Amino acid sequence: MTGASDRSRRVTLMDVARHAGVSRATASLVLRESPLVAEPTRLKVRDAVRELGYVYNRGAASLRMRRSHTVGLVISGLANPFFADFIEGVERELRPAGYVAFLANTFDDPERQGMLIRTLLEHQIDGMLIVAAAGSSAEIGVPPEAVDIPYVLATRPVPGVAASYVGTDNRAGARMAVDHLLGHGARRIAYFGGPEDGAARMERQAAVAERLAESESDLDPAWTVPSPVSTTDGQHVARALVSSSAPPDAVIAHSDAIAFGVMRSLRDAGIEVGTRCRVVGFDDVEQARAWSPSLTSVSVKAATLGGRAAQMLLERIRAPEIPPESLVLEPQLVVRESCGCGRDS
Amino acid sequence: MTGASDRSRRVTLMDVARHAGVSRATASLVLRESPLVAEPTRLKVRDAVRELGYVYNRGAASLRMRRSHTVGLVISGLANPFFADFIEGVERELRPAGYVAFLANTFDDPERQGMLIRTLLEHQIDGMLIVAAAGSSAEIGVPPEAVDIPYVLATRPVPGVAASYVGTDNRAGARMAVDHLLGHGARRIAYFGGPEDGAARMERQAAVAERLAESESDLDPAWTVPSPVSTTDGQHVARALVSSSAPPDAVIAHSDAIAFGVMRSLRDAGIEVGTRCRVVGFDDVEQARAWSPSLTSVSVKAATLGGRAAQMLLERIRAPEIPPESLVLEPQLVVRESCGCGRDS
DNA sequence: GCGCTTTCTTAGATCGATCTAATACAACGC
DNA sequence: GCGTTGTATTAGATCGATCTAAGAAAGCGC
Repeated sequence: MTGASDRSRRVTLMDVARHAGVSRATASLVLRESPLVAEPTRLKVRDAVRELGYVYNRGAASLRMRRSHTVGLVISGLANPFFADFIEGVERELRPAGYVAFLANTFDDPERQGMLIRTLLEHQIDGMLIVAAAGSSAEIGVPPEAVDIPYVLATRPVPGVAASYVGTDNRAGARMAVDHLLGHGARRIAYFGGPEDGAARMERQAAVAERLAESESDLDPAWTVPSPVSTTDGQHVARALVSSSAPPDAVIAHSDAIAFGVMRSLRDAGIEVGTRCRVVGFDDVEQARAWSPSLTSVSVKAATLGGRAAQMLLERIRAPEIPPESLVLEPQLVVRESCGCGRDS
Repeated sequence: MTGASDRSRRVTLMDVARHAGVSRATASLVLRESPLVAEPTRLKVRDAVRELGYVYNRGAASLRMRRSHTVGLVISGLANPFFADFIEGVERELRPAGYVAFLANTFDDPERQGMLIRTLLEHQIDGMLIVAAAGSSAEIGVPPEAVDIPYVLATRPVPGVAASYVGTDNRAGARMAVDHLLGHGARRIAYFGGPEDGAARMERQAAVAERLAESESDLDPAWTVPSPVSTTDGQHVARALVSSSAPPDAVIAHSDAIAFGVMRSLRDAGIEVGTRCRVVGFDDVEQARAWSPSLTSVSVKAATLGGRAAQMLLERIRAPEIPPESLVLEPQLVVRESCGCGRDS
């Protein structure tokens, strides 16, 4: 009697209204906490909802309301632990605002990204948070005029796209890393990994080269090898480069995930990390602290970044007419063991 | 003229039909590749779709169809790298079937899990894939009669719930780990971490105790400390236990994430991993191979597991009447350095 | 009792698709 | 020419909510 149970048709607002002895419209008002409804009526409806086990049909509602309370979350590669934190930050903002996220993983493939975005659009999302696949051209995979919902780019800027953006100051982060390594006496500094045509990688590399030039050194092009962002890839890249006759005495890795792989390859080659070769990563993921040696990393506070990106998106959904804005967070160098601190200083 | 552009109202199927000079119904048939439509008509409609930049409205469609092509993906803790692989496996199955996933992260909190599931249900998902929060009672957070859609439990069995389940043979995995450690001469074996009332943890712990009993040893209750599944937590748990007068000579960690933290604490306490204390993890995440020393781990092939779970869910969505089934995958011990192999054998 | 607010409720149109049942139009056999 | 069959198309109802505009009820002043 009381439970919803197994009737084939779902319980609808109409059923609730009938059961409470009011109209559909009134029942609807109660659900939306409208102040227009008198207290006794409100209670009757609430009871009916409970007794019938009614479940609100957001799909039907958003058809009318033109708002699905749904956003797309397009990520370049979930395997990177950075995104675990990032997504947590995003969710923490979305949830209280009544939004849920569709997750889409592009594996850093712009074509796949286009497909996924098209699918998300069909699901009537209200907005998108995009960590663009490396090599995304101006269209982020779909013709820009087709995307008539607000979106925010995170972490990876896409050249030529005038959308809102939240990211880190890559140049500043890279300079910090180089400065610190130079302070340790390192001179032969390499930049390992990162997607081939990723904007973040290019910015950081340029900053590294620039800083090295200032101290009359330079960045050997052979030491700037792109790679996908994973530990395994970091291991491969480093293995090839480290066995050369004159290996680098310091490595800046494009991400912590890559740095982990790099450190492993160094160890395998018999090169002690922190003394013969110093390593600095990017992202400051959770495991950086626990690794042996613990990883010095340029922290970009993934959760904060995700949170701010989500805030910005919600803002734009509320007021789409505001012009795109950019937010560049200042990174911070978290000094641990892999750079040599606590060993030689 | 040709582009969709910025008209305030979205382009609808009605517009497409008008533009192509056919009826709404016909246009709909074309979109769904119905063989009923004559070739010339089909082409006219296709052109109209392209010219107007029409985007299919799945929300409207599913209202009528009673199928949203959407599933919920409820995860206990994204921070665990295990789930990166798991989700990749899930997505790889869902995508080609035309499904997208809503992501929800419960932080291992049954109450939050209930809230999230209710929200997902409101969004008219067709099914759910749940990695239950530890301590989920029989209701997985919502009254079971309210959940009238198929769902599949993954990794964590929930006692008392007769739903489909995909997981690993925890007992077998635990026995493998113990066997291997015993073979190395370890006698004082601990089981560290895992959520307090998690079924997986209990199963494994029981198996460890059982196996130890067989070899006339036993599992010291003080050495079976629960903890959340993260590297930081693993570090904390181990720090406390390892500084005792008679520390264990081997540790089985509930997950690789925890094992990483444990190894760090061992190192900090001056205990060499692989000789004075051997460590085995669970999950075989990507970083296990690269860690120093590399982590011996009971592999549960997260991506495979996710994929199978997704397959099972899709199957149940297609045919909800089939009785719940269980799939228990056999784990595999991936031997690396942390157990002492390559050092003393 | 009448008009005028104020407060509460509701009928009916609407969002954008699908689905059913009906229809228009050939072609065909006889 | 008539019924039959088959192919291609469509009008109109429908899914389950919201929203507008209008109606009913109650309170109040005089």
